[in-house]
Amino acid sequence: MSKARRATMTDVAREVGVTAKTVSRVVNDEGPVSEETRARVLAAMTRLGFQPNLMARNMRVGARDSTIGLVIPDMGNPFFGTVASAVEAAVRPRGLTLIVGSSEETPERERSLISTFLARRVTALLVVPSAGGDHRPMRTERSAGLPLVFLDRPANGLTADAVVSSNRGGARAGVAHLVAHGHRRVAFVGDVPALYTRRERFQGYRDALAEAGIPYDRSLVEVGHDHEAAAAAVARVLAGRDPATAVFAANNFASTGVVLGLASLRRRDVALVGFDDLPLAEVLDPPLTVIAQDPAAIGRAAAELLIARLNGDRSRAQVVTVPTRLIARGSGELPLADP
Amino acid sequence: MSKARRATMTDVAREVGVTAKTVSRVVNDEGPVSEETRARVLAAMTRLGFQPNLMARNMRVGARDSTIGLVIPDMGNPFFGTVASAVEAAVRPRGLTLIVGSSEETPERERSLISTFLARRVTALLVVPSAGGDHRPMRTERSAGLPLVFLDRPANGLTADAVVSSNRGGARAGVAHLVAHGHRRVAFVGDVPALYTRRERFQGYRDALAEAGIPYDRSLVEVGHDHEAAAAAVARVLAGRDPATAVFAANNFASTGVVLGLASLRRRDVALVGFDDLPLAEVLDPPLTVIAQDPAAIGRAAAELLIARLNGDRSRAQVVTVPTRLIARGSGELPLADP
DNA sequence: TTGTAAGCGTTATCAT
DNA sequence: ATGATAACGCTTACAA
Repeated sequence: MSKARRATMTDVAREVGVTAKTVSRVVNDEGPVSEETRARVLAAMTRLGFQPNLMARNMRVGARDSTIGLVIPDMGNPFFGTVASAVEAAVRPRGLTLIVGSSEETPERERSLISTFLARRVTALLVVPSAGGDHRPMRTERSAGLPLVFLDRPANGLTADAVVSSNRGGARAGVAHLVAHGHRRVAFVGDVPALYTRRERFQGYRDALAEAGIPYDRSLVEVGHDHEAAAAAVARVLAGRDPATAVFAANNFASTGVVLGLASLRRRDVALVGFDDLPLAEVLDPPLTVIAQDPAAIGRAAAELLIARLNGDRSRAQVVTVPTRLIARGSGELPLADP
Repeated sequence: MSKARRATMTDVAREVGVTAKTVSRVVNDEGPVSEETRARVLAAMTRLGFQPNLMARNMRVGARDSTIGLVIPDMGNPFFGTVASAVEAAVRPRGLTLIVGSSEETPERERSLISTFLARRVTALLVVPSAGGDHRPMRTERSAGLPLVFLDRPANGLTADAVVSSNRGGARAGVAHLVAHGHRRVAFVGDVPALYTRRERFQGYRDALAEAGIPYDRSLVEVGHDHEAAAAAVARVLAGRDPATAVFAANNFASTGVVLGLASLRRRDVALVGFDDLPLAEVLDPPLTVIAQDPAAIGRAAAELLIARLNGDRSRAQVVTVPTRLIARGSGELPLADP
């Protein structure tokens, strides 16, 4: 069973006894076509299972096709999923289709995906840059007029539109909240230092400590990029002879991991503030206090920026910061236990 | 600032003083090119910011391009995110790029996405069918040799490869588990009845009741498609004069909603088994007993099926069922309280 | 109402 | 080692 060649316009035309151009007219509802030919063409189209080849069309028309590409680091993280959904919802009414690829947080995969999208001549490109990537090569695209928006993290080595959370301010507020409840030994569990969001949130952590006159202690800073690592990290910061009494978890995976870690240590006395909200936050014991991000707002803002660019906005690149919000639920208000 | 036209091979060729074909040779590392020309071409390419136009290439070569399309109903649901990640990981080593679009669980969006992918001549298509969709039109694609695999739910009106969870058996095991702990008033909180997975899991629920000789009671069956709805649903089944003493939640959103609902009712005595695992299941109070699915295995199985088809496997369509696993953590083992 | 010719950016084929 | 020409499937511009 040889792989059947896909029917083309010419095939349909031959079948009906007309020219490709006539079929084209029917397909695009353009120009005058007699009712009879139209009917016969349509019949032949279904008979042959004809699907217009969009690549050929776009090439001829010169138009970029109506898809916009989005590169995210991880499909399994609901944060990025929600961002993607919001972008989708915002661009769809404009007749644009969102297609998403995952870079798995590696610069190499990211480059390759961006190439794929560019080579397919997407209408616009949205990128959540992975740590260590270099976006200078995309300068060309930008000056060629390709709308380009960076999400959650700004571009590296390139001035371009970006939408980010209020990472530093949010983290500072979260840590200050813990300090306000008497804690002076506050651990930081976050991503690898190479990550923009982790750097910003870490700065916020240090801001809050500095404001409170609390000396910075390196041994309270841990990397917890997934649940297991974060659970192990929290065990370490609670183990020393001058242990942490509170923890700031710098992202949703870290929060989950810390919660799991505290539970397995049967520690209910450790205060915790997490960055990014969790669906089950309020039923945890104690309920989880968080610095909530607004992933949907991030997606919407990025889509707006992008659409403005598509509509010819040539103003200079701007960085939109989406505010975060402290939601006190219990875990962040645990007081410092008297020793 | 007029939109700069993107550089083409001919542009590069002219710049260097050679033919497009020579540039093509350099780009594709194909055929003999003198070291000197190669260098000059490469230089011109970067200078002009040349990016080969994949659409043109694919058109000429006639090959489908090396992307595979995946349609999922919801980007924000980690279940589908994990499935997508697994597919990505499995196809990448084959040099294939996964692009994902979201149908938002509507047949119309699904059709439109599939068209987009087909018109772009993806190498293969993976679809999580949304409720109410009709896949008969895709018969043509299938017989044209386009690898086509359905995920999580089988196609409607079309015999095609599919990978699904052991929905009915898993649900039956979960409900039987509750029954084994003395419960005879077991509520079912799930998706809308139109959904395949909900129908299957509902059948499993009824199987378990029938085996135990427990009469089916319609008033214990509720729809909870999101957290709020599920929380409201659980309140209803606990309210009547012959209330439920146990709940089976038929998906991860329903589980979360039921947990939230029980918490706000301050009910810790209601037994609960959820379909699909949650990251925080074990720290809930009581820890959540689940019928765990294996989304990664589903993604991998789909990718394997797809790759086999790409390699010319023309055997008849098969449906792969991925087993589920009961994980007892506490909530499902709460005994029936003596009245 | 329909057709013809040319061309979008590539590459296959056959020359040179 | 390089080039000329045609072709992929479609649409534009102009004829018939």
